[in-house]
Amino acid sequence: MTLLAEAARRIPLNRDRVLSAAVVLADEVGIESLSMRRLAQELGVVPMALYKHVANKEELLGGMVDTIVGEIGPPVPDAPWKSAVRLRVLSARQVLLRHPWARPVIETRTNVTPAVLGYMDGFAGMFLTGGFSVDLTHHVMHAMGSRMWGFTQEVFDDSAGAGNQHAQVPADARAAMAQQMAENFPHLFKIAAVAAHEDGSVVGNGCDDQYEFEFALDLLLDGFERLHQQNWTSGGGKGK
Amino acid sequence: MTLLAEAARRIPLNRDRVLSAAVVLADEVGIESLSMRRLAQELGVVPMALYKHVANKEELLGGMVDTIVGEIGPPVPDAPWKSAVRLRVLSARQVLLRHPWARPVIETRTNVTPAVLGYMDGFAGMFLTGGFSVDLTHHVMHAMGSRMWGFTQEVFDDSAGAGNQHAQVPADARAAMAQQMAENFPHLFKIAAVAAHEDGSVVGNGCDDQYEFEFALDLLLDGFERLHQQNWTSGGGKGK
DNA sequence: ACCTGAACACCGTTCAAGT
DNA sequence: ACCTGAACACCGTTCAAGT
Repeated sequence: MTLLAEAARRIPLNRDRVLSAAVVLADEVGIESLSMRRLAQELGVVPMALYKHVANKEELLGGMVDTIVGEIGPPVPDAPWKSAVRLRVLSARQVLLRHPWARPVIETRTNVTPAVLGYMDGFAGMFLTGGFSVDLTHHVMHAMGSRMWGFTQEVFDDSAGAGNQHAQVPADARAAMAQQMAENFPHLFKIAAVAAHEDGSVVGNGCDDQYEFEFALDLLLDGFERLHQQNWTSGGGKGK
Repeated sequence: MTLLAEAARRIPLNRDRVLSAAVVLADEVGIESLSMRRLAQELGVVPMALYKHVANKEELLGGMVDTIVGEIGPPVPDAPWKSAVRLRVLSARQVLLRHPWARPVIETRTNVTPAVLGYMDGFAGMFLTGGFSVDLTHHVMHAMGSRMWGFTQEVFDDSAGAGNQHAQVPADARAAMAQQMAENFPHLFKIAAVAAHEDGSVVGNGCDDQYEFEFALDLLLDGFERLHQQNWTSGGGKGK
């Protein structure tokens, strides 16, 4: 690591090198461990050197998002709006899955960069060229929300949750937990039980994230399609 | 403030007092300024005293979420599932609007507490008692995502965005910005223009957050209803 | 003019010394 | 046994002193 840092030291720092190093570091150690100081160390540079290429940490995070937005492929041309949107969302999802830190960062971003605006503009463009009214496109963009980036706000968070502990927890304790669950949260228990059964395994959460994502995505897209065909307008309920 | 802290000093600290003080503090100064040290100071107590009632900051945040989950009213009894869900979401939304810090905290929470599980269980219960299959309820819960808590993941983030700056930016600079926007992000520009027109004002972002939220919510609920009436099942695409 | 070490004003949390 | 001051190992960022 010090050798690599030493070698990297020779070629001069620039914004791109800072940003891609930050992306790699966040991929490796997680966003909570990404600090200016640690990033500088990884680049074989004094912390203050970073501030020549990035105003502060906020701007660093914004630049990191820009970097991975660049990884999302361009929209497929000449496709009907529905499949165009679907493909673009799913390709964004692939990128976001490669960079798990991006979800919380995008969610908390406050200054939208041109690259992000460009992605959103292209997104709106797919609906507009698909014949959607500007009005409907507006609301549809809001309804997409974070799903535009290929992620859902998971409230269960199966990844870090009970699933991982299962391996270590002894069987009898697990049974006790299950009974507690059944007593206190009967509805969730039912759902979990059926999901686990469908999954064919006893351990694990029984949720196929990709399936859940596409379920919700298609539900929305079908809804959009229906409104579009009905020439829906926002009517008088809105504004003053 | 010191007087108040002095007075509060007498009555002994307990978990509830710590948690509600944290909620009030986060409401006032924002979540990014909520530190263990500052919270202790506000309570007229040495920082280490907090650790008697809360294991660490993570647990503090979890407890804060529990506190405001308690502010969400109980589900209305004997209502059809659709309006029951709708009302509960909108009442959760009112609570979350009072505590803006809660959104990012809920989003990044990793250990789900019993109170949160209880809320989710009640939520699932509305669909199940409404006649939904366990299978459909499962996927519907995922599709709800953070909308269960009454918030959407906004990607625009109008609140802190360009809207607030408008007041200070001179008219000619604003016109230049608008032209830049029209050139670089034509689709977004169209949407913003129509929204501003509907809003009846030139400044402002022209987005009625409540309208946007309900638009997406109703789109989902209508989709759920349709699937339910069709006796939808997840079929063979899922699991192995 | 550029670079950078030391310093500032914070964090969350541990731990040993006090009562 | 309980409480707490000092300390530890960090932060992001400012700023003045060095080249």
